[in-house]
Amino acid sequence: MRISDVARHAGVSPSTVSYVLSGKRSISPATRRRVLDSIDVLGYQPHAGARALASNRSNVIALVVPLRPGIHVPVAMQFAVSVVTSARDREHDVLLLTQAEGEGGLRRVAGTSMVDGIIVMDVEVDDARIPTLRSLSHPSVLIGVPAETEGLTCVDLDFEAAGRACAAHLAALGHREIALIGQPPSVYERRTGFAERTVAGFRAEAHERGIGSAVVPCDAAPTAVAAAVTGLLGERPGVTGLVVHNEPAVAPLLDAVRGLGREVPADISVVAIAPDDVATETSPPLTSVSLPAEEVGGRAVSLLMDKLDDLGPPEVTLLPPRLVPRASAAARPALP
Amino acid sequence: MRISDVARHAGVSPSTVSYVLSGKRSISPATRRRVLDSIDVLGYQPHAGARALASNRSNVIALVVPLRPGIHVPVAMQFAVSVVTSARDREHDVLLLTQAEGEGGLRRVAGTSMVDGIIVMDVEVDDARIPTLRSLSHPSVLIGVPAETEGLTCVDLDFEAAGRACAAHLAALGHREIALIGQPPSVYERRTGFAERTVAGFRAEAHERGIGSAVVPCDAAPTAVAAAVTGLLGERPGVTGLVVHNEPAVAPLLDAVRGLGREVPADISVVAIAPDDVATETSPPLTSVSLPAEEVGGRAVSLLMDKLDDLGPPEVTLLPPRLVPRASAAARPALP
DNA sequence: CAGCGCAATCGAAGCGCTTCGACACACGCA
DNA sequence: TGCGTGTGTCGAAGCGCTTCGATTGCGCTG
Repeated sequence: MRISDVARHAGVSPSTVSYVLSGKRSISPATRRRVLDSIDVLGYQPHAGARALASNRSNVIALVVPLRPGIHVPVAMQFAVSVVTSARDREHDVLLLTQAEGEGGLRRVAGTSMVDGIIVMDVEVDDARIPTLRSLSHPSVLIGVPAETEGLTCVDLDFEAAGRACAAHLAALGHREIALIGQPPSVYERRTGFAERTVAGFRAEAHERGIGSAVVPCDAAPTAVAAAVTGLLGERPGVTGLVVHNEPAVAPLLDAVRGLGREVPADISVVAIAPDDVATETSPPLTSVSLPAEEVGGRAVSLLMDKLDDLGPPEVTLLPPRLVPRASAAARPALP
Repeated sequence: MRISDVARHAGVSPSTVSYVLSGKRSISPATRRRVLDSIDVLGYQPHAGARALASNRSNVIALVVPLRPGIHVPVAMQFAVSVVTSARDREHDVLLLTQAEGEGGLRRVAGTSMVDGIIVMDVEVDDARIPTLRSLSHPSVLIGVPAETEGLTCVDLDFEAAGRACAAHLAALGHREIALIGQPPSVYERRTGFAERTVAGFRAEAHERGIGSAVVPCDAAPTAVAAAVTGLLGERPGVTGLVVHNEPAVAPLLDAVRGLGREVPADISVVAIAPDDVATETSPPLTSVSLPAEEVGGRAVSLLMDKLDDLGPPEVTLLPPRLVPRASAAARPALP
């Protein structure tokens, strides 16, 4: 089943069929109809390789999903799924690369013209893949923001603003000493952009408002969370507000606080930075800044498509955080 | 940078370069060396589309990852990553399809010759995608086993044997009444193969050994787990052994048991069906049947490659379960 | 009413690779 | 010496599509 079969069936030339499909030249309505009908009747599907060869476009983008230690897989997959969905909306497919292949994988899929562009997730402040991406002639978009963004295209939630928003919310409720329960240590050690920026925003806002702040990295295991919370509240008994930026730690954290005989939010207020589903399925539902994975993934795809269309998109797109008050943060309790 | 550039540089014809690369005809060592050197010097990378067009092979396989309600995303990703890794070992890339595209997506990637074969995860007993897969001329492999396997190629852990092994282990320890804490109800409702087979094996083994058994589907939320455990042990006070086949429920389950004043394994023995990392990071480490995602994914890829090479692989490959005793299952306590 | 511009279509030339048959040459054997 | 047999290499013909220029026929305009 080739394009020439369709052409014969519709009584036109192959090029006409091609133009009907691509819309790159005007075709009379009558001809278009006949061609589309023939395509339908014959069940024609163009050969992807032939198309890629002739047009120099594969209609495939690469997505690098780094399943590194410390990352929360379900959230990473929310990003990935939204990239796939958005790509499909724009007639593109997604080739899955793992971090295991490293920079060589990027060079390979670009060099063989297997993909038209690349989306990279989980960007570190000084990411090893960036020089490679710069050296490629293929466009790319980073989900996450590195230290040096010149000439790159990045998109992410504005984690600094998110950290600020959480601190500000607690400050406005009257809390005078707050703490951030953060990502696992390994995430900071490899200097993942989003984690650092959250911490920076949180600290800066607390400082500007003249309230005390602490940051505690935290592994996901419930025992580790309990230890972190116990240690924190032991050392700093004045802490009445917690920000948690660590999805799997959310539930253990609530347990740990209660285990210490404190109520949420009566004694301790909690604000999360997490996807809405994580924040709403706890009891009480958490006041949170939502992590709009859907939107970030979609935006990454549109930015990449813009670059494919030779538009020059902005270097850094930061989505503003939205803090949704729910039931886990309240006014600071009166001093005992 | 084309194959003819390499040919010129090495002083041979393009076809010779092609044969060096594919190994499909014998080439003298001297010529091979020169060609490989030229490739190296020039940094030649063949154009994937051209290759696919000429050879009728894209060297890409499709992977359908269905992120449906109730599934445990980290485990699903273990499968996906092992598929990608194994595919790369065999010079193939992986195109990521989500369930959202449905059967149309399968027809599309096969019909456009975008992929050479398809791997489908999370197969249901009566899976809607199977008729489509049968109608395709492309080979496919299912991870999971449907009701009717004729003409298909399936691979999975032998969940029935796994269910049996858990029941047998507890029976051998003297337990007379045991229960399976299962997957979320939605997983059974859509009749996912692995969940049903585990239940069947568990029940059959218990029955054959003349001991009591119960099965409790269970959502992942800690409160749901606690409710399920409390309800179960309340209604059936004789239960002393639990099998848990639900990764996110593992930790909450241990908490719930302890919350009822029972010790693991002194009062209640627990056996998990879960990946090793889930089973070992609890306290105490769990006696478990491991879920060999790595091996299943790798096997799925080799089976697919066999089909691409026109070998006729077996219809159903079930990997035998391995039960590893750790610290969570012990002899049934003496009656009070 | 000649000439122009535009819309619609066609034909042919690639895109960069694989593969088939042909060929040249060396070797061993009769 | 002549012939078969292999081995290593080449040339050319596609694979199925896109795209560029050319061509046709039309309605208008000056």
